Amino acid sequence: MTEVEKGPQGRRRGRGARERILSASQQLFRDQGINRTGMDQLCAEAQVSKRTAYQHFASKDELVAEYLRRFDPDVMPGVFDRTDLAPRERLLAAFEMPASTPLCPYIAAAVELHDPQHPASRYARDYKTAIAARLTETAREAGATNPEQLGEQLALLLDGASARTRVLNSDSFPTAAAIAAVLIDNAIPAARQPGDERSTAGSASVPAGGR
Amino acid sequence: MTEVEKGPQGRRRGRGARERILSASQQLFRDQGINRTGMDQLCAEAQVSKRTAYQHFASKDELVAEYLRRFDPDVMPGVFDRTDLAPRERLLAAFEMPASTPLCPYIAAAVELHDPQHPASRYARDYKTAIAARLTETAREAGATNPEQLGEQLALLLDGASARTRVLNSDSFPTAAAIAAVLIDNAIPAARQPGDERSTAGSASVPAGGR
DNA sequence: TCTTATAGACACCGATCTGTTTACTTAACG
DNA sequence: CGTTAAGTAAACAGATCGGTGTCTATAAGA
Repeated sequence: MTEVEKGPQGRRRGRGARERILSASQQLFRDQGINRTGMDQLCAEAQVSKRTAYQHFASKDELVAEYLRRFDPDVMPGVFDRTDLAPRERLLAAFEMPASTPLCPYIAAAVELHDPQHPASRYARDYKTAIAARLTETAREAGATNPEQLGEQLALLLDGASARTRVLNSDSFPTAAAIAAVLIDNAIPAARQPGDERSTAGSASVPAGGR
Repeated sequence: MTEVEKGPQGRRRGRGARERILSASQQLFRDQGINRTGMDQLCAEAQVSKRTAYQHFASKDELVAEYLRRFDPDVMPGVFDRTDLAPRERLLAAFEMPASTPLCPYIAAAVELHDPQHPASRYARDYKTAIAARLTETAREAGATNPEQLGEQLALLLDGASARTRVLNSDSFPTAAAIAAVLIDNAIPAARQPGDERSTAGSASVPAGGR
Protein backbone atom coordinates (compact mmCIF):
# COMPACT_ATOMS: atom_id res chain seq x y z
CA MET A 1 0.00 0.00 0.00
CA THR A 2 2.80 2.39 0.88
CA GLU A 3 4.92 2.61 -2.16
CA VAL A 4 4.54 -0.25 -4.57
CA GLU A 5 1.34 -1.52 -6.10
CA LYS A 6 0.67 -5.08 -5.10
CA GLY A 7 -1.26 -5.77 -8.24
CA PRO A 8 -2.26 -9.17 -9.63
CA GLN A 9 0.90 -11.10 -8.84
CA GLY A 10 2.32 -8.50 -6.52
CA ARG A 11 3.23 -10.15 -3.24
CA ARG A 12 6.15 -7.97 -2.75
CA ARG A 13 7.75 -9.86 0.02
CA GLY A 14 5.22 -11.78 1.97
CA ARG A 15 3.92 -15.22 1.41
CA GLY A 16 0.87 -14.39 -0.61
CA ALA A 17 -1.92 -14.14 1.90
CA ARG A 18 -3.84 -11.89 -0.43
CA GLU A 19 -4.00 -14.54 -3.11
CA ARG A 20 -5.15 -17.16 -0.67
CA ILE A 21 -7.91 -14.87 0.56
CA LEU A 22 -9.13 -14.17 -2.94
CA SER A 23 -9.03 -17.79 -3.93
CA ALA A 24 -10.93 -18.80 -0.81
CA SER A 25 -13.45 -16.09 -1.69
CA GLN A 26 -14.00 -17.63 -5.09
CA GLN A 27 -14.77 -21.00 -3.64
CA LEU A 28 -16.89 -19.90 -0.69
CA PHE A 29 -18.85 -17.16 -2.40
CA ARG A 30 -19.66 -19.58 -5.17
CA ASP A 31 -20.61 -22.46 -2.90
CA GLN A 32 -22.40 -20.58 -0.14
CA GLY A 33 -23.14 -17.13 -1.44
CA ILE A 34 -21.67 -13.87 -0.26
CA ASN A 35 -23.98 -13.09 2.62
CA ARG A 36 -23.77 -16.55 4.07
CA THR A 37 -19.99 -16.56 4.14
CA GLY A 38 -18.55 -14.90 7.20
CA MET A 39 -15.12 -13.40 7.41
CA ASP A 40 -14.18 -15.87 10.13
CA GLN A 41 -14.91 -18.84 7.94
CA LEU A 42 -13.27 -17.21 4.97
CA CYS A 43 -10.07 -16.51 6.89
CA ALA A 44 -10.00 -20.03 8.26
CA GLU A 45 -10.35 -21.45 4.77
CA ALA A 46 -7.63 -19.16 3.46
CA GLN A 47 -5.42 -20.00 6.43
CA VAL A 48 -5.01 -16.35 7.16
CA SER A 49 -5.64 -14.40 10.29
CA LYS A 50 -8.44 -11.89 10.29
CA ARG A 51 -5.91 -9.22 11.04
CA THR A 52 -4.04 -9.98 7.86
CA ALA A 53 -7.23 -10.10 5.85
CA TYR A 54 -8.21 -6.67 7.04
CA GLN A 55 -4.77 -5.36 6.26
CA HIS A 56 -5.31 -6.33 2.63
CA PHE A 57 -8.95 -5.35 2.35
CA ALA A 58 -10.47 -2.45 4.16
CA SER A 59 -13.80 -4.20 4.48
CA LYS A 60 -15.73 -7.22 3.34
CA ASP A 61 -17.46 -5.02 0.80
CA GLU A 62 -14.15 -4.16 -0.75
CA LEU A 63 -13.10 -7.79 -0.77
CA VAL A 64 -16.28 -8.70 -2.57
CA ALA A 65 -15.64 -6.04 -5.17
CA GLU A 66 -12.10 -7.26 -5.68
CA TYR A 67 -13.34 -10.83 -5.92
CA LEU A 68 -15.58 -9.78 -8.78
CA ARG A 69 -12.81 -7.83 -10.46
CA ARG A 70 -10.57 -10.84 -10.38
CA PHE A 71 -13.18 -13.27 -11.55
CA ASP A 72 -13.07 -12.66 -15.29
CA PRO A 73 -11.12 -9.48 -15.98
CA ASP A 74 -10.74 -10.22 -19.68
CA VAL A 75 -14.44 -10.89 -20.24
CA MET A 76 -14.60 -14.44 -21.50
CA PRO A 77 -11.43 -14.55 -23.55
CA GLY A 78 -11.92 -18.29 -23.88
CA VAL A 79 -14.85 -17.54 -26.12
CA PHE A 80 -14.27 -14.21 -27.77
CA ASP A 81 -10.60 -14.61 -28.50
CA ARG A 82 -10.94 -17.87 -30.33
CA THR A 83 -9.49 -17.24 -33.76
CA ASP A 84 -10.41 -20.71 -34.95
CA LEU A 85 -14.07 -19.80 -35.00
CA ALA A 86 -15.98 -17.53 -37.33
CA PRO A 87 -17.77 -14.65 -35.61
CA ARG A 88 -21.08 -16.39 -35.86
CA GLU A 89 -19.74 -19.50 -34.21
CA ARG A 90 -18.12 -17.43 -31.51
CA LEU A 91 -21.50 -15.97 -30.67
CA LEU A 92 -22.94 -19.43 -30.35
CA ALA A 93 -19.97 -20.72 -28.40
CA ALA A 94 -20.81 -18.26 -25.64
CA PHE A 95 -23.78 -20.47 -24.82
CA GLU A 96 -21.84 -23.67 -24.43
CA MET A 97 -21.47 -23.73 -20.69
CA PRO A 98 -20.66 -26.87 -18.74
CA ALA A 99 -23.83 -28.13 -17.12
CA SER A 100 -22.48 -27.59 -13.63
CA THR A 101 -21.75 -23.89 -14.09
CA PRO A 102 -23.00 -22.00 -11.06
CA LEU A 103 -24.99 -18.79 -11.20
CA CYS A 104 -23.09 -15.94 -12.79
CA PRO A 105 -21.32 -14.30 -9.84
CA TYR A 106 -22.13 -10.82 -11.10
CA ILE A 107 -25.83 -11.52 -11.01
CA ALA A 108 -25.40 -13.21 -7.64
CA ALA A 109 -23.61 -10.19 -6.24
CA ALA A 110 -26.17 -7.72 -7.55
CA VAL A 111 -28.96 -9.74 -5.99
CA GLU A 112 -27.27 -10.54 -2.71
CA LEU A 113 -25.85 -7.12 -2.03
CA HIS A 114 -29.06 -5.46 -3.09
CA ASP A 115 -27.53 -2.02 -3.21
CA PRO A 116 -26.90 -0.60 -6.70
CA GLN A 117 -24.34 1.76 -5.19
CA HIS A 118 -22.25 -0.99 -3.67
CA PRO A 119 -18.85 -1.09 -5.40
CA ALA A 120 -19.41 -4.71 -6.36
CA SER A 121 -22.80 -3.88 -7.86
CA ARG A 122 -21.23 -1.10 -9.84
CA TYR A 123 -18.59 -3.44 -11.15
CA ALA A 124 -21.21 -6.06 -11.99
CA ARG A 125 -22.94 -3.45 -14.11
CA ASP A 126 -19.68 -2.61 -15.86
CA TYR A 127 -18.97 -6.25 -16.50
CA LYS A 128 -22.39 -6.88 -17.99
CA THR A 129 -21.94 -3.86 -20.19
CA ALA A 130 -18.56 -5.19 -21.29
CA ILE A 131 -20.06 -8.57 -22.17
CA ALA A 132 -22.75 -6.90 -24.22
CA ALA A 133 -20.08 -4.83 -25.95
CA ARG A 134 -18.09 -7.94 -26.77
CA LEU A 135 -21.18 -9.59 -28.17
CA THR A 136 -22.03 -6.50 -30.15
CA GLU A 137 -18.56 -6.29 -31.59
CA THR A 138 -18.67 -9.93 -32.61
CA ALA A 139 -22.15 -9.48 -34.02
CA ARG A 140 -20.81 -6.66 -36.13
CA GLU A 141 -18.01 -8.87 -37.41
CA ALA A 142 -20.61 -11.47 -38.24
CA GLY A 143 -22.40 -8.90 -40.35
CA ALA A 144 -25.50 -8.31 -38.31
CA THR A 145 -27.64 -5.46 -39.51
CA ASN A 146 -28.14 -4.15 -35.99
CA PRO A 147 -25.21 -5.40 -33.95
CA GLU A 148 -26.08 -3.41 -30.84
CA GLN A 149 -29.51 -4.93 -30.73
CA LEU A 150 -28.23 -8.44 -31.29
CA GLY A 151 -25.51 -7.99 -28.69
CA GLU A 152 -27.97 -6.84 -26.07
CA GLN A 153 -30.35 -9.63 -26.94
CA LEU A 154 -27.71 -12.32 -26.64
CA ALA A 155 -26.54 -10.84 -23.35
CA LEU A 156 -30.07 -11.07 -22.05
CA LEU A 157 -30.24 -14.68 -23.10
CA LEU A 158 -27.07 -15.48 -21.21
CA ASP A 159 -28.39 -13.86 -18.07
CA GLY A 160 -31.73 -15.59 -18.46
CA ALA A 161 -30.09 -18.97 -18.83
CA SER A 162 -27.93 -18.38 -15.79
CA ALA A 163 -30.74 -17.18 -13.55
CA ARG A 164 -33.13 -19.85 -14.71
CA THR A 165 -30.57 -22.58 -14.25
CA ARG A 166 -30.27 -21.53 -10.64
CA VAL A 167 -33.96 -21.33 -9.95
CA LEU A 168 -34.94 -24.52 -11.74
CA ASN A 169 -31.80 -26.32 -10.70
CA SER A 170 -31.42 -27.65 -14.20
CA ASP A 171 -29.41 -26.51 -17.19
CA SER A 172 -31.16 -23.85 -19.26
CA PHE A 173 -28.30 -22.97 -21.57
CA PRO A 174 -29.41 -25.27 -24.39
CA THR A 175 -32.70 -23.41 -24.54
CA ALA A 176 -30.89 -20.10 -24.65
CA ALA A 177 -28.57 -21.41 -27.36
CA ALA A 178 -31.54 -22.40 -29.47
CA ILE A 179 -32.99 -18.91 -29.17
CA ALA A 180 -29.60 -17.40 -29.94
CA ALA A 181 -29.37 -19.41 -33.14
CA VAL A 182 -32.71 -18.07 -34.29
CA LEU A 183 -31.84 -14.49 -33.44
CA ILE A 184 -28.48 -14.68 -35.13
CA ASP A 185 -29.92 -16.09 -38.30
CA ASN A 186 -32.60 -13.45 -38.32
CA ALA A 187 -30.08 -10.69 -37.76
CA ILE A 188 -27.59 -11.54 -40.46
CA PRO A 189 -29.17 -10.44 -43.70
CA ALA A 190 -27.13 -11.80 -46.56
CA ALA A 191 -26.81 -15.02 -44.65
CA ARG A 192 -24.39 -17.07 -46.69
CA GLN A 193 -22.34 -15.79 -49.51
CA PRO A 194 -20.80 -18.44 -51.75
CA GLY A 195 -17.39 -19.56 -50.59
CA ASP A 196 -17.81 -17.87 -47.28
CA GLU A 197 -17.19 -19.69 -44.00
CA ARG A 198 -19.91 -20.60 -41.59
CA SER A 199 -20.45 -23.79 -43.52
CA THR A 200 -16.86 -24.62 -42.60
CA ALA A 201 -17.84 -25.30 -39.03
CA GLY A 202 -20.55 -27.64 -40.14
CA SER A 203 -22.16 -28.17 -36.78
CA ALA A 204 -23.28 -24.59 -36.70
CA SER A 205 -26.63 -25.22 -38.24
CA VAL A 206 -28.28 -26.85 -35.26
CA PRO A 207 -27.39 -26.16 -31.69
CA ALA A 208 -31.10 -26.84 -31.48
CA GLY A 209 -31.27 -26.93 -27.74
CA GLY A 210 -34.97 -27.46 -27.40
CA ARG A 211 -34.43 -29.57 -24.29
CA MET B 1 -53.34 -23.59 15.36
CA THR B 2 -55.53 -25.44 17.81
CA GLU B 3 -58.80 -26.02 16.10
CA VAL B 4 -59.69 -23.66 13.31
CA GLU B 5 -57.64 -22.93 10.25
CA LYS B 6 -56.54 -19.36 10.18
CA GLY B 7 -56.23 -19.35 6.45
CA PRO B 8 -56.17 -16.33 4.13
CA GLN B 9 -58.75 -14.18 5.83
CA GLY B 10 -58.91 -16.30 8.94
CA ARG B 11 -58.43 -13.95 11.85
CA ARG B 12 -60.73 -15.76 14.10
CA ARG B 13 -60.86 -13.19 16.75
CA GLY B 14 -57.64 -11.32 16.83
CA ARG B 15 -56.76 -8.29 14.86
CA GLY B 16 -55.09 -9.95 11.92
CA ALA B 17 -51.48 -10.07 12.92
CA ARG B 18 -50.72 -12.75 10.36
CA GLU B 19 -51.84 -10.55 7.52
CA ARG B 20 -49.82 -7.63 8.75
CA ILE B 21 -46.75 -9.83 9.02
CA LEU B 22 -47.13 -11.10 5.48
CA SER B 23 -47.76 -7.68 4.09
CA ALA B 24 -44.74 -6.26 5.88
CA SER B 25 -42.75 -9.16 4.44
CA GLN B 26 -43.77 -8.19 0.94
CA GLN B 27 -42.56 -4.68 1.38
CA LEU B 28 -39.35 -5.37 3.26
CA PHE B 29 -38.22 -8.42 1.33
CA ARG B 30 -38.77 -6.49 -1.87
CA ASP B 31 -37.04 -3.33 -0.71
CA GLN B 32 -34.17 -4.83 1.27
CA GLY B 33 -33.95 -8.45 0.33
CA ILE B 34 -34.64 -11.44 2.53
CA ASN B 35 -31.29 -11.83 4.24
CA ARG B 36 -30.98 -8.20 5.07
CA THR B 37 -34.36 -8.03 6.75
CA GLY B 38 -34.29 -9.15 10.37
CA MET B 39 -37.23 -10.44 12.26
CA ASP B 40 -37.03 -7.56 14.67
CA GLN B 41 -37.41 -5.00 11.94
CA LEU B 42 -40.11 -7.03 10.28
CA CYS B 43 -42.13 -7.29 13.48
CA ALA B 44 -41.75 -3.60 14.15
CA GLU B 45 -42.98 -2.77 10.66
CA ALA B 46 -45.91 -5.14 11.04
CA GLN B 47 -46.66 -3.76 14.51
CA VAL B 48 -46.60 -7.22 15.87
CA SER B 49 -44.68 -8.70 18.75
CA LYS B 50 -42.06 -11.31 17.98
CA ARG B 51 -43.98 -13.71 20.10
CA THR B 52 -46.99 -13.41 17.89
CA ALA B 53 -44.90 -13.70 14.76
CA TYR B 54 -43.37 -16.94 15.93
CA GLN B 55 -46.76 -18.25 16.88
CA HIS B 56 -47.89 -17.81 13.30
CA PHE B 57 -44.69 -18.95 11.62
CA ALA B 58 -42.45 -21.59 13.07
CA SER B 59 -39.36 -19.92 11.63
CA LYS B 60 -38.24 -17.20 9.31
CA ASP B 61 -37.70 -19.84 6.65
CA GLU B 62 -41.32 -20.81 6.86
CA LEU B 63 -42.39 -17.19 6.71
CA VAL B 64 -40.33 -16.69 3.59
CA ALA B 65 -41.94 -19.71 1.98
CA GLU B 66 -45.40 -18.45 2.84
CA TYR B 67 -44.51 -15.00 1.55
CA LEU B 68 -43.68 -16.55 -1.80
CA ARG B 69 -46.82 -18.65 -1.79
CA ARG B 70 -48.91 -15.57 -1.23
CA PHE B 71 -47.14 -13.47 -3.77
CA ASP B 72 -48.84 -14.64 -6.95
CA PRO B 73 -50.78 -17.81 -6.24
CA ASP B 74 -52.74 -17.65 -9.47
CA VAL B 75 -49.67 -17.20 -11.67
CA MET B 76 -50.18 -13.91 -13.44
CA PRO B 77 -53.93 -14.00 -13.91
CA GLY B 78 -53.75 -10.37 -15.02
CA VAL B 79 -52.04 -11.55 -18.15
CA PHE B 80 -53.16 -15.08 -18.85
CA ASP B 81 -56.82 -14.68 -18.00
CA ARG B 82 -57.39 -11.76 -20.29
CA THR B 83 -60.14 -12.85 -22.62
CA ASP B 84 -59.96 -9.65 -24.60
CA LEU B 85 -56.64 -10.65 -26.10
CA ALA B 86 -55.81 -13.28 -28.65
CA PRO B 87 -53.39 -15.94 -27.40
CA ARG B 88 -50.55 -14.40 -29.34
CA GLU B 89 -51.14 -11.02 -27.76
CA ARG B 90 -51.40 -12.59 -24.35
CA LEU B 91 -47.93 -14.03 -24.82
CA LEU B 92 -46.60 -10.61 -25.69
CA ALA B 93 -48.52 -8.94 -22.88
CA ALA B 94 -46.48 -10.98 -20.39
CA PHE B 95 -43.52 -8.80 -21.29
CA GLU B 96 -45.22 -5.52 -20.59
CA MET B 97 -43.94 -4.86 -17.13
CA PRO B 98 -43.95 -1.44 -15.51
CA ALA B 99 -40.43 -0.09 -15.63
CA SER B 100 -40.14 -0.02 -11.85
CA THR B 101 -40.87 -3.71 -11.37
CA PRO B 102 -38.38 -5.15 -8.92
CA LEU B 103 -36.53 -8.40 -9.42
CA CYS B 104 -38.83 -11.38 -9.56
CA PRO B 105 -39.10 -12.49 -5.93
CA TYR B 106 -38.80 -16.14 -6.85
CA ILE B 107 -35.44 -15.57 -8.47
CA ALA B 108 -34.43 -13.38 -5.55
CA ALA B 109 -35.35 -16.07 -3.06
CA ALA B 110 -33.51 -18.79 -4.95
CA VAL B 111 -30.39 -16.65 -5.08
CA GLU B 112 -30.53 -15.29 -1.56
CA LEU B 113 -31.39 -18.53 0.19
CA HIS B 114 -28.91 -20.43 -1.90
CA ASP B 115 -30.21 -23.79 -0.80
CA PRO B 116 -32.23 -25.70 -3.40
CA GLN B 117 -33.81 -27.72 -0.59
CA HIS B 118 -35.16 -24.69 1.23
CA PRO B 119 -38.96 -24.74 1.13
CA ALA B 120 -39.00 -21.34 -0.52
CA SER B 121 -36.55 -22.51 -3.18
CA ARG B 122 -38.73 -25.52 -3.84
CA TYR B 123 -41.75 -23.30 -4.23
CA ALA B 124 -39.84 -20.96 -6.52
CA ARG B 125 -39.11 -23.91 -8.74
CA ASP B 126 -42.77 -24.90 -8.75
CA TYR B 127 -43.81 -21.37 -9.59
CA LYS B 128 -41.38 -21.10 -12.48
CA THR B 129 -42.64 -24.41 -13.77
CA ALA B 130 -46.19 -23.13 -13.52
CA ILE B 131 -45.33 -20.00 -15.46
CA ALA B 132 -43.74 -22.05 -18.20
CA ALA B 133 -46.82 -24.26 -18.27
CA ARG B 134 -49.08 -21.24 -18.63
CA LEU B 135 -46.94 -19.95 -21.46
CA THR B 136 -46.90 -23.35 -23.10
CA GLU B 137 -50.65 -23.63 -22.85
CA THR B 138 -51.11 -20.21 -24.39
CA ALA B 139 -48.56 -20.99 -27.07
CA ARG B 140 -50.59 -24.06 -27.92
CA GLU B 141 -53.74 -21.95 -28.20
CA ALA B 142 -51.83 -19.62 -30.47
CA GLY B 143 -51.03 -22.53 -32.74
CA ALA B 144 -47.33 -22.93 -32.12
CA THR B 145 -45.81 -26.02 -33.66
CA ASN B 146 -43.80 -26.79 -30.55
CA PRO B 147 -45.63 -25.10 -27.69
CA GLU B 148 -43.45 -26.64 -24.96
CA GLN B 149 -40.36 -25.24 -26.58
CA LEU B 150 -41.86 -21.82 -27.08
CA GLY B 151 -43.20 -21.77 -23.53
CA GLU B 152 -39.81 -22.59 -22.07
CA GLN B 153 -38.13 -20.05 -24.31
CA LEU B 154 -40.46 -17.26 -23.32
CA ALA B 155 -40.08 -18.18 -19.66
CA LEU B 156 -36.34 -17.88 -20.05
CA LEU B 157 -36.75 -14.47 -21.62
CA LEU B 158 -38.84 -13.28 -18.70
CA ASP B 159 -36.26 -14.44 -16.21
CA GLY B 160 -33.47 -12.93 -18.25
CA ALA B 161 -35.20 -9.59 -18.42
CA SER B 162 -35.84 -9.61 -14.70
CA ALA B 163 -32.30 -10.55 -13.72
CA ARG B 164 -30.74 -8.20 -16.20
CA THR B 165 -32.94 -5.34 -15.13
CA ARG B 166 -31.64 -5.81 -11.62
CA VAL B 167 -27.98 -6.03 -12.58
CA LEU B 168 -27.99 -3.16 -15.07
CA ASN B 169 -30.43 -1.11 -13.08
CA SER B 170 -32.34 -0.34 -16.26
CA ASP B 171 -35.39 -1.86 -17.84
CA SER B 172 -34.61 -4.87 -20.02
CA PHE B 173 -38.15 -6.00 -20.71
CA PRO B 174 -38.44 -4.21 -24.06
CA THR B 175 -35.45 -6.17 -25.32
CA ALA B 176 -37.03 -9.39 -24.12
CA ALA B 177 -40.31 -8.44 -25.74
CA ALA B 178 -38.56 -7.91 -29.06
CA ILE B 179 -37.03 -11.34 -28.86
CA ALA B 180 -40.36 -12.83 -27.88
CA ALA B 181 -42.01 -11.33 -30.92
CA VAL B 182 -39.43 -12.95 -33.17
CA LEU B 183 -39.74 -16.33 -31.49
CA ILE B 184 -43.50 -16.26 -31.59
CA ASP B 185 -43.58 -15.41 -35.26
CA ASN B 186 -41.09 -18.13 -35.99
CA ALA B 187 -43.04 -20.66 -33.97
CA ILE B 188 -46.47 -20.16 -35.46
CA PRO B 189 -46.38 -21.86 -38.83
CA ALA B 190 -49.43 -20.73 -40.79
CA ALA B 191 -48.85 -17.26 -39.47
CA ARG B 192 -49.84 -14.90 -42.20
CA GLN B 193 -51.97 -15.82 -45.09
CA PRO B 194 -51.97 -13.28 -47.83
CA GLY B 195 -54.19 -10.36 -46.93
CA ASP B 196 -54.22 -11.09 -43.27
CA GLU B 197 -51.32 -10.60 -41.02
CA ARG B 198 -50.17 -9.84 -37.59
CA SER B 199 -50.89 -6.30 -38.59
CA THR B 200 -54.20 -6.88 -36.84
CA ALA B 201 -52.43 -6.10 -33.61
CA GLY B 202 -50.62 -3.29 -35.25
CA SER B 203 -47.70 -2.87 -32.92
CA ALA B 204 -46.72 -6.48 -33.17
CA SER B 205 -44.23 -6.13 -35.95
CA VAL B 206 -41.59 -4.20 -34.13
CA PRO B 207 -41.42 -3.98 -30.38
CA ALA B 208 -37.81 -3.50 -31.38
CA GLY B 209 -36.41 -3.24 -27.92
CA GLY B 210 -32.88 -2.67 -28.99
CA ARG B 211 -32.14 -0.10 -26.34
C1' DT C 1 23.34 -8.69 9.70
C1' DC C 2 19.94 -5.42 10.51
C1' DT C 3 15.68 -3.20 9.29
C1' DT C 4 11.17 -3.38 8.12
C1' DA C 5 7.13 -4.78 5.90
C1' DT C 6 4.22 -8.78 6.12
C1' DA C 7 1.89 -12.41 8.44
C1' DG C 8 -0.07 -14.80 12.46
C1' DA C 9 -2.42 -15.78 17.11
C1' DC C 10 -5.94 -14.48 19.91
C1' DA C 11 -8.80 -11.99 22.68
C1' DC C 12 -12.23 -8.69 22.23
C1' DC C 13 -15.86 -5.13 20.71
C1' DG C 14 -20.65 -3.77 19.79
C1' DA C 15 -24.23 -4.94 16.80
C1' DT C 16 -27.36 -7.98 14.97
C1' DC C 17 -29.14 -12.48 14.01
C1' DT C 18 -32.99 -16.15 14.91
C1' DG C 19 -35.61 -17.69 18.39
C1' DT C 20 -37.61 -18.12 23.50
C1' DT C 21 -39.49 -16.73 27.75
C1' DT C 22 -42.29 -14.43 31.31
C1' DA C 23 -45.75 -11.52 32.67
C1' DC C 24 -49.35 -8.61 31.24
C1' DT C 25 -53.35 -6.66 28.27
C1' DT C 26 -57.06 -6.78 25.26
C1' DA C 27 -60.85 -8.16 22.42
C1' DA C 28 -64.55 -11.47 21.09
C1' DC C 29 -68.12 -14.40 22.24
C1' DG C 30 -71.25 -17.27 25.04
C1' DC D 1 -69.86 -10.40 32.87
C1' DG D 2 -66.49 -13.69 32.80
C1' DT D 3 -63.81 -16.90 30.15
C1' DT D 4 -60.40 -17.49 26.92
C1' DA D 5 -57.63 -17.17 23.14
C1' DA D 6 -54.91 -13.57 20.66
C1' DG D 7 -52.11 -10.18 21.22
C1' DT D 8 -48.23 -7.01 23.39
C1' DA D 9 -43.85 -5.65 25.65
C1' DA D 10 -39.41 -6.51 26.80
C1' DA D 11 -35.80 -9.04 28.50
C1' DC D 12 -33.02 -12.76 27.38
C1' DA D 13 -30.23 -16.83 24.90
C1' DG D 14 -26.59 -18.12 22.22
C1' DA D 15 -24.58 -17.60 17.97
C1' DT D 16 -22.51 -15.02 14.49
C1' DC D 17 -21.69 -10.81 12.22
C1' DG D 18 -17.95 -7.35 10.57
C1' DG D 19 -14.07 -5.33 12.40
C1' DT D 20 -9.88 -4.02 16.01
C1' DG D 21 -6.00 -3.97 19.25
C1' DT D 22 -1.91 -5.95 20.72
C1' DC D 23 1.86 -8.43 20.64
C1' DT D 24 5.04 -11.83 18.42
C1' DA D 25 7.34 -14.16 14.58
C1' DT D 26 9.47 -14.26 10.16
C1' DA D 27 11.20 -13.50 5.68
C1' DA D 28 13.00 -10.35 2.27
C1' DG D 29 15.87 -6.48 0.83
C1' DA D 30 19.51 -3.30 1.90
